[in-house]
Amino acid sequence: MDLRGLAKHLNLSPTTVSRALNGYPEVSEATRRRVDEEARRFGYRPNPHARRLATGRAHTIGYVFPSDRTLMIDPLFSDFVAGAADVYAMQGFDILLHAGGQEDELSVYRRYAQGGAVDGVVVQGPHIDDTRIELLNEIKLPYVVHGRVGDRETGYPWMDVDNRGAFQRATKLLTDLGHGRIGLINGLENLTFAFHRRQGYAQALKEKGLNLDPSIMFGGAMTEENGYRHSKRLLQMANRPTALLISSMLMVLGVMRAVNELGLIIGADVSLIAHDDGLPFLNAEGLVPALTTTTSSIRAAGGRVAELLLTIIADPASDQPHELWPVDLIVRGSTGPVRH
Amino acid sequence: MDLRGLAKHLNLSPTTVSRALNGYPEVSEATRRRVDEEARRFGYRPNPHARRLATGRAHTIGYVFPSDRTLMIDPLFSDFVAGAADVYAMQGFDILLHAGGQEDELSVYRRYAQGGAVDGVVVQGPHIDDTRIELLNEIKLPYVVHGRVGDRETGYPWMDVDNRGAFQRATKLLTDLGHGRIGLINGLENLTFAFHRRQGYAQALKEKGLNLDPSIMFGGAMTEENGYRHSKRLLQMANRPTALLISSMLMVLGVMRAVNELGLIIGADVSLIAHDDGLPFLNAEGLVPALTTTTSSIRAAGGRVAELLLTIIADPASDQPHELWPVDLIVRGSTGPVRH
DNA sequence: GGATTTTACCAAAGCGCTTTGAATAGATTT
DNA sequence: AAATCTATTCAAAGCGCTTTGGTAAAATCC
Repeated sequence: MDLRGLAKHLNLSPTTVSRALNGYPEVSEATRRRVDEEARRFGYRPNPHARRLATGRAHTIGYVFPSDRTLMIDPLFSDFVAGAADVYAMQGFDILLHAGGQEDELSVYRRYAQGGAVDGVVVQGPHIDDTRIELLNEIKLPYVVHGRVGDRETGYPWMDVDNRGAFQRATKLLTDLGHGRIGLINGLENLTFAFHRRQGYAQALKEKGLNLDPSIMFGGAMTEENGYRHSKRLLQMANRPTALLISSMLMVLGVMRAVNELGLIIGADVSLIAHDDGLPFLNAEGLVPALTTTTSSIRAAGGRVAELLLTIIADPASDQPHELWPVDLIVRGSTGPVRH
Repeated sequence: MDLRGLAKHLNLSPTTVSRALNGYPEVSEATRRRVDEEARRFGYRPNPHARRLATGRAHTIGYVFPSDRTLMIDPLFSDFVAGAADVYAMQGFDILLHAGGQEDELSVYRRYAQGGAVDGVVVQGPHIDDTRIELLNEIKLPYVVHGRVGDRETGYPWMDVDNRGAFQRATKLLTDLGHGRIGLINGLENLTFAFHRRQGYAQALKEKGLNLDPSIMFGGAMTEENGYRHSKRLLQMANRPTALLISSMLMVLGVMRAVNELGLIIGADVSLIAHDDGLPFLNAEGLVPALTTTTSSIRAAGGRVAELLLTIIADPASDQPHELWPVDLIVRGSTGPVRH
C-alpha cells in the first residue's frame, strides 16, 4: 500500500494524506484521525527512499571506521554505538555503518556528503592531528567528534570526557599514598584520549616534583596481552614501580595476571588504577580486589554525542558544542599506601 | 553536479550517461570513456536515494539488535560486523544498524520489508525457538541466520560453526586425559550456540558412560565476572571438577583469576578448555599457560554470512545455504592428564 | 541496391513521496 | 449584500535517478 493507494481508499488527495500523517496544521482534526486510523489499519509505511529523495534529508547518521584503527576501537565500539542507537531510534534515525573495503575513510565522507546519504557523521577515535575534521568542515557535512583533536578545543564540535583530569587525579591519589614510581600502561598515544591521559599523568608527577621515566611507560594497543606483557616487564625491573595506571579494563586483566604470577599482592605490593569504560561484560567491582578506577560510561558518551549531532542537524546555526564530561575516580581495594 | 547536469555538459541525454556509468552495452566505447572521464573529473556520484527509488534496491543490509539480548552479543558483535563490513564495502553495500528504541525487533523487520529500506538482514544470536525466521519467511525479506534455530536444520538459510562437535571433541580430549568430572561454564542456554555446546559436552560424557551433573554446569551471560564466580564455586566443591570447559575467552579470564586465587595450577590441578572466537584483543596463545581452545573466527563467520546473503539477494532462486563450519581444537598448555 | 538488422542514442514515463500554488466553500467583516 | 478571510482540500511539479519504447544512422544481408 502506497500513499496514492491510501489516498484513493480514503477519497482524499495524496497531498492531504501526506500532510495528515506528517502533522501539518492545514488538515481538519476529523480527517487526520481518519487518515491515521486507516494508515494503521493497512500498516502503511512511507517508502523511506522516496521520502528522502523528496525531502533531501536522509534521517540517517554515518559511522565510518578508520580501517587501520578498527582493532583498538573494536571492544568499545559496540557499547558506544549501543548508547547512540537508542537516541537515534527514538527520533526515527538510522545508523549507516561503513568499515573496510578499498575506499578510504575520507572518500567515504565525500560520497556521503555529495549524495546526501547521511545527514551527519560521528567521528570516533580522533588522532592528535586528525585530518578528518578539515575535510568535514570543507564539505560541510555535519559531525560531532567523540573526543578531541590533540589540544585543539575550538573550531569543531566535540564531546569528550576529561581524560587528562582523570589520570591526573588518579596519579595524584597514588602520589598521595606515597607512591613515587608509577608505571603507565596506556593506549596508542597518537590517539587523543591516550595522549591526554599521559598528559594528566605527567602533570601530576610534575606537581609532586617527580620526573617522568619513559622506561616505565607504555603506549600501544589495549589488549589483554599487552597489559600482561608490559606490566610484567615493569614489575620485574630492579627498580620496579609500586603502582600502575592502566588505560583499559581489558589491559588490567592482563596486568592482574602478571601480578598474580609474580606472587605480588594487589593493593599492597603494587597498587593498580585502571580506566573503566563501563563495558557491561567487564566489571571492575567484581574483581578481587575490587579495582580502583577512573570511570566514565562509553555508552552514555555515545548517546550524548548522538544527541548533540541531532541538535546540530536540526539547527545548523546552533552553537558548536564543546562538552567536557568529568570522570569519576572510584577508590576501591586495588590501591593502598606504598610499602617500603 | 547531478546526472542531468553532467549529461548537458557532455551533450548527451541522461539516458546515455546513466547507461554508460552503469556498464550497459548499448553505449559506444568512445562515449563511455568520455562519460567516465568527465564523471570522475566532476566527482559525480549518483544520489543514492534517487537510485534506490528508481531501482527498488536499497544496496543496504540490515543488522537489527534484539534489545534484550544486546548485552551478551556485544563483545562479539563488532568483530562479526567487521568481517561483514569488508564484504559489503567491496560490493557497494551499506550496513543499516538498528538497536534500541521503543520499536520491537519484529516490527523493525516489517518496516524494513515494506519500505524496501534494506535488501536483506542478518539474524544474529538465534534462540532455540526463535520467532524471527517465521516472520522473515512470511514477509519475504531475504536473510541469513548466523547460527541455527535449535535443532532445526532446514527451511531457512543459515551459516553456523559446529559448536556441538567442538565441545564434544573438547570433552573427549578431557576424558581421554582421564578427567571424569568436567565442569561446564556456558553462555545462556536458550541461545542455540550454547545449547549446542552443552549437547556436545553431554554426548561426549555419555559416550564414556559418565553422567551429567547439573551442579557443575552453568549457563549465563558470558562476562568475566560470571567466569570467576562460577568457576570458583565449582572449584571449592568437596568433589570438585578436575577440568572446566568454558564458552568464552572473557569468561576464561575470570576462571583463571579464580584458579590462581585458589592456588591451583592450570594444566595440573585443573585443566581448562575455552572457546575462542578469535577476538583481536584477547589472545589465547598469549595467556600463561597458553590456553587449549576450540577456535573459530567470528570475523570470518561475519564475512561468510555476508557473502551468502548477497548471493541470495542477487539470485533469490539460488539454493538455500546450510553451511556448517568445523571448529579447530587447538591443544596448548592448559590441559593435562588428571592427577589423583 | 533495396530490405533487414545492428548500433548508438534519445524522449518520456515512472519510482513514491513532499511541497508549492491554487481553488473551493464557509465564516466573518463592512 | 458584496467583500474579505479562513479553513480545507487538491492538482501538479519536482526530488534525481533508471528504464521502456522508440528513432535515426550505419552496417549487414540477399
